[in-house]
Amino acid sequence: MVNERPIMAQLHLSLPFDLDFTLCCGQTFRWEKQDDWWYGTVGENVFKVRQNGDKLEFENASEAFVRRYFRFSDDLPEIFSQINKDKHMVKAIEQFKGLRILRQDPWECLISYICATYKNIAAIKRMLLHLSRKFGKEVVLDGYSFFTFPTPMKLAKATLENLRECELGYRVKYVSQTSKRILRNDYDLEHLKKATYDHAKEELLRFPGVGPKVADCVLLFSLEKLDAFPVDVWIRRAVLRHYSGSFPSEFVNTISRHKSLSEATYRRLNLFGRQYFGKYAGYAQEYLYHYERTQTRSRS
DNA sequence: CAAGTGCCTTTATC
DNA sequence: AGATAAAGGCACT
Repeated sequence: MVNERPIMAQLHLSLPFDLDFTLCCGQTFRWEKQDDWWYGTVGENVFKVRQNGDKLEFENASEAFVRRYFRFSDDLPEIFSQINKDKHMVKAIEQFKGLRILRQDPWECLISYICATYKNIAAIKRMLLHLSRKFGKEVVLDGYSFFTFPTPMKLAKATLENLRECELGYRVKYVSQTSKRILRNDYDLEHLKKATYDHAKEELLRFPGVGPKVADCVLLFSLEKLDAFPVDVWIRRAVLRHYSGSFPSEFVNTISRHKSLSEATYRRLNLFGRQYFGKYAGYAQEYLYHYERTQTRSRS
């Protein structure tokens, strides 16, 4: 790994892909744009990408890695044809066509979404940047410094005080306990890729700080469960605005009345998404999420 | 400009 | 079961 020259290459995109949508849609938190390149650390490596129409240029990563990370084997047109069940989804797809779900590292994804509870995206990014700077390893590309995501060992050994300095707040104990559990049992999150959705979700729910929403995000973004359908405040809003007809009015009233979702309510909305949109419900969720956020923003 | 609200929720407690 | 409160701290209004 000494003085190895970065590999510069490009690949031709035959299916829809939009790099900016994909990296800015809130599924991942540690990509940075410098000049017109996106820089990201994945695993031990930092690499950069930029899109030029139907060309994707990248440096310091193999083509196989890039294809895998951006899930280029996902047949987006086929996925669209499965999830465009109504005019809302048609609009969402029209607007954000090319947004892809990434294949993230399960460990980083787990900790990231434990941190993400009850925070906005900007704050989540800051927390994870702090964590990486403090507990990760520095890697340099083009003179810019980046940091790998901390290992379970690093976070398990960190004091609560050190973690607190990363603006984690009450999440400190969840991150610490989850890291310790992973380390102690030498727990391999990867094996959940082979498990069923239900089994993998059950397993994830046993980690401190992981509820149904966090579990669904980890399943969708890192464990190959494209049928996972995370329900957050935006999805709840989207359901209220566009899909309230699919539920009894008393249920709709209950959702609007309460600020947060009960477990039963979560289950119901989650089930709706998975049944209504089918095996690519996760893609539907991402498009809906992004659509709802931009709709609401431009309205105010 | 202060104070209130909201944030890709989970957990503890009643 | 089902409701409710508490838990950082920052940005936005």
